[in-house]
Amino acid sequence: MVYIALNSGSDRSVVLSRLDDSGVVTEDQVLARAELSAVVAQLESERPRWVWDDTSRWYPPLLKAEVRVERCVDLRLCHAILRASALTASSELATAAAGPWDHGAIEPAVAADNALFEVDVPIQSAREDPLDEFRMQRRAIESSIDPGRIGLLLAAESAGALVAAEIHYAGLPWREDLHDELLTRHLGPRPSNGERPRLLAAALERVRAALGAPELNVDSPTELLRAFAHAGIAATSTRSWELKKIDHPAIAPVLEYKKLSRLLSANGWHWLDTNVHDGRFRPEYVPGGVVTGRWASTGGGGALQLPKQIREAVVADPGWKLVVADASQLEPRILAALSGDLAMAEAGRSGDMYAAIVASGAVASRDQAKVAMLGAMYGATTGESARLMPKLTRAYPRAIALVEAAARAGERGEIVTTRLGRSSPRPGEQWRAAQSDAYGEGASDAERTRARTQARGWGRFTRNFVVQGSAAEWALCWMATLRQSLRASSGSAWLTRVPHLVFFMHDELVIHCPAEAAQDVERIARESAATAGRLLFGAMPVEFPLSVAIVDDYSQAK
DNA sequence: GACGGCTCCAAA
DNA sequence: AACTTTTGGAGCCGTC
Repeated sequence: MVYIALNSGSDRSVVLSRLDDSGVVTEDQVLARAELSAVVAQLESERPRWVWDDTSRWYPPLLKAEVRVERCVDLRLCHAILRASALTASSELATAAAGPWDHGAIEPAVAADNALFEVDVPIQSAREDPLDEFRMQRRAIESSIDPGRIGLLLAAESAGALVAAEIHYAGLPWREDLHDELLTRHLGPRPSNGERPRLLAAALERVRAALGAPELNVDSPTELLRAFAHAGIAATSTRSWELKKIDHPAIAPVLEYKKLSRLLSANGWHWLDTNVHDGRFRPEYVPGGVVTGRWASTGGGGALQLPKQIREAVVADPGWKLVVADASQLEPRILAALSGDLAMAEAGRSGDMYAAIVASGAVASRDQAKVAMLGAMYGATTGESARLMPKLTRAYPRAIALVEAAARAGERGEIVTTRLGRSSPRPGEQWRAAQSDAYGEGASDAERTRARTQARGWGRFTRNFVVQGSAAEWALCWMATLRQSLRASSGSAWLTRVPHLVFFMHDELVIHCPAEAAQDVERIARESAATAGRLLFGAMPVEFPLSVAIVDDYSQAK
């Protein structure tokens, strides 16, 4: 493997260092900043792994210069994993005191787009000594209990960072005119003066009339509850799902107002102005932004909460298609594979796992199967979900034992670890103090109860961590494989002229591609899902079927 | 006027 | 229909 590290030199230079497998420098080269993209493009033919402190600092300027890289080591992301992983717990990297690569020193992902206008690459390194850090990471991996697993995780995490930057660069095709039409249809025409749109104002007046409260501010939960009480409506909260249970003529207008108000404030004209430019919405993903390893999103776009309601504005360019691929029932399949529960794996070989669980006789209906599985993975304590747990435990003892063990570990304050080696954080100091206080002599019943509640809460977190985190690893492997496969099949044309990823949402990917390539892309997506399953679980007989839709607009997919 | 906590809702 | 997990953002409201 060829490694080439990039580091910001003094002033306006970049130091490029060739490294061997253990991080020993075999050759140094100092470049002017302006030369970097051309040199990277040329060296890319050697298929190196580019080693840099932070993909979100280095890669956007390269993409702007139309230079892609195949693979990298994102030292910041890898550090976070290695620091916490049970697989590298005894390494120097994990046992050293917190340094500049740990939390405190993390600066926000650079506002690369703004920086781009002035500079081609980062002027200052985020941290000292990327080469020292790289060597320390190599030692941690080599001395790991399972170098293959952790190595795969680090490669997938780094590939994910490349994907996130490429999606941001390419953007999701977005028809501003259709979005405006949709808003006008639901809310009325865009007001020019910051007034409430006409249909929203009308909904507000219907609420006020129905409750006999002409001055009511419906956006204030306190005021709304008071108005409900006046009108003889027994509501304890203003949540939509609570209100839906109440039969009263004022409820429908309230729900209507809330729906419209949400559309306006979350994805209205202001969102459109801020987040869509030149026909593209550019999601700002934060790889590794969630403790479990899922991505987070930031910047106001809300990429990972994109409502179904507005997806009709996501339209492929003329002559192009969107290939929408969704890993159906991902988390229960992950649980089956993780636990090696052969009975559950058998159900997981079916296209509809919940139906297969019913067919096996474990529960009576598909709804029950779904709610019971969710309960197992989240740690349900009440309701139908909790009542179904004994049935599920009888049918799938090994799978349930895995999540129960994860929950018990969390309750004891221990860490749990995903399939590829991402470990959960330890509970905070307050949690530990509450636990030990509860066992002390003078502990009150209230303290003991509180400690127990907190312990169960942390147990639900660790229970879910192993499943959600392993599912996130599957998604990373899927995405990385898909990206490589698309690259391999589409020659040397630039990213946005060939099939490319434009959106990701936990277990769903959207690829924008010329219409004639759509069938090939679908095949590649399915093959990549199968590859991801093998990467994580080897020969374990669980399948990860995709539902794939080839569509002109996103709302047509499911 | 800034800030933090709270409520509510969007996604998986 | 939710319960039970992880998130980000808008708006409200009390405090400084």
